[in-house]
Amino acid sequence: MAKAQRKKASKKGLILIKAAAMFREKGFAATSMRDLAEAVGIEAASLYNHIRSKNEILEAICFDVANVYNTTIDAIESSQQKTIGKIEQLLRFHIKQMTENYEDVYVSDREWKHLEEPYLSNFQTQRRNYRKKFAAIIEEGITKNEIRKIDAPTAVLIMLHAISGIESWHRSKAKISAQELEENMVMIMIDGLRKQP
Amino acid sequence: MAKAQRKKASKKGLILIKAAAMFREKGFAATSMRDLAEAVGIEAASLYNHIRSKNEILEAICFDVANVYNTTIDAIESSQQKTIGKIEQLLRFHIKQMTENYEDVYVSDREWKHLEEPYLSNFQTQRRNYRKKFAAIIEEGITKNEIRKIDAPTAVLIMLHAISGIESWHRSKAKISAQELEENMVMIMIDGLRKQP
DNA sequence: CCTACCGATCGGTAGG
DNA sequence: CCTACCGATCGGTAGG
Repeated sequence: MAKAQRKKASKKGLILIKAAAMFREKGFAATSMRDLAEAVGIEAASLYNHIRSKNEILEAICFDVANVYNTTIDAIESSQQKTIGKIEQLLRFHIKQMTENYEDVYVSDREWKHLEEPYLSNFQTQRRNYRKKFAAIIEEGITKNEIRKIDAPTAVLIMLHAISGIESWHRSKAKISAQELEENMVMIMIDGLRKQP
Repeated sequence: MAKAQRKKASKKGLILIKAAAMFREKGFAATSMRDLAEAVGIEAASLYNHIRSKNEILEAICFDVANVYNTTIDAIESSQQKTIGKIEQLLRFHIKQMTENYEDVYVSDREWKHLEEPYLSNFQTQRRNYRKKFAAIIEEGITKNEIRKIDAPTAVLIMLHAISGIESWHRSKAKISAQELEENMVMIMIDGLRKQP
């Protein structure tokens, strides 16, 4: 059973799905519990039979995404392949997440500031660690002479944010397919814009 | 006189500067007029002697940035140089904006959703047109055989979002200088990660 | 899961 | 630029 289906199976799951869609569209702070309740089809007070607070919803969304990220990078990190292959795999993973798990990833990426302590610190630490692991893979590639001598943390920022740009593709009724999008992105990031002579 | 100084000269300018900083930090919806008033050093009610509404502040920030973008791309578009040079110039312009005019650019990029009509539609149109002009430059480069055969709109999204990633560099007490950052970004975007044999 | 309701806070105005 | 205040809306609870 796919994740979205598993979620929909319970009322709490439905609340999380609707919340992610609304947080993405209007932002966490601008989404009211009454808006959310209406989308779910119950009264605002009834939401609290399924969730403890508005912030708990955001926590569920953000940490779900963080867990998938961490699991994936650990698997790729320890896999036996060339560094450039690891990076390509990581890029393709992020692109897939963005096209298939759009609402959750977007919210986790843009609305995590509204988390409260201790969740805020926890999330920021996980984020920082993820980027460090990613940068370490790039450093490995530079050492092995597969990758240009660049500043690895900068390269990580570029790649992660470049992929988050798919947001606009997602909204714009795609003139190209998800597959074409993925191939274009990987090519641009790995080989650059300039045509080799 | 630099722009920030010109702004600070008037009370309204000071309000705009403080507002941009707070909208960036907490988001537009989560920033209250009382928070803002405190940062400016007056009572909340007194803000309204300088501005008409909370939304007017956001409009000022977003359209200021949009105007700078439009002026710049028109100048670059009509300049006499190779296409790859135009793109590099555009990249460097965006990177400079992000390092020198951080708060305004960030807010314009992430909080414009909270604009109200007719400003919302106006802003979205300007944004779309900007991207079209950028994509046209890339198409020109493909035709002239300077740039790889890629989907131009996708390349635009990648580049603009990659640059917005500087946000994290900005926050992280930069281990590398602004100049190094710029050179790294331009190199990665133009020539890619992979080292040529 | 609903009705009824709480205290807090919001953007903004009146009047000086 | 301030004091005083408005109606609306917020997240959340009590009690059934």
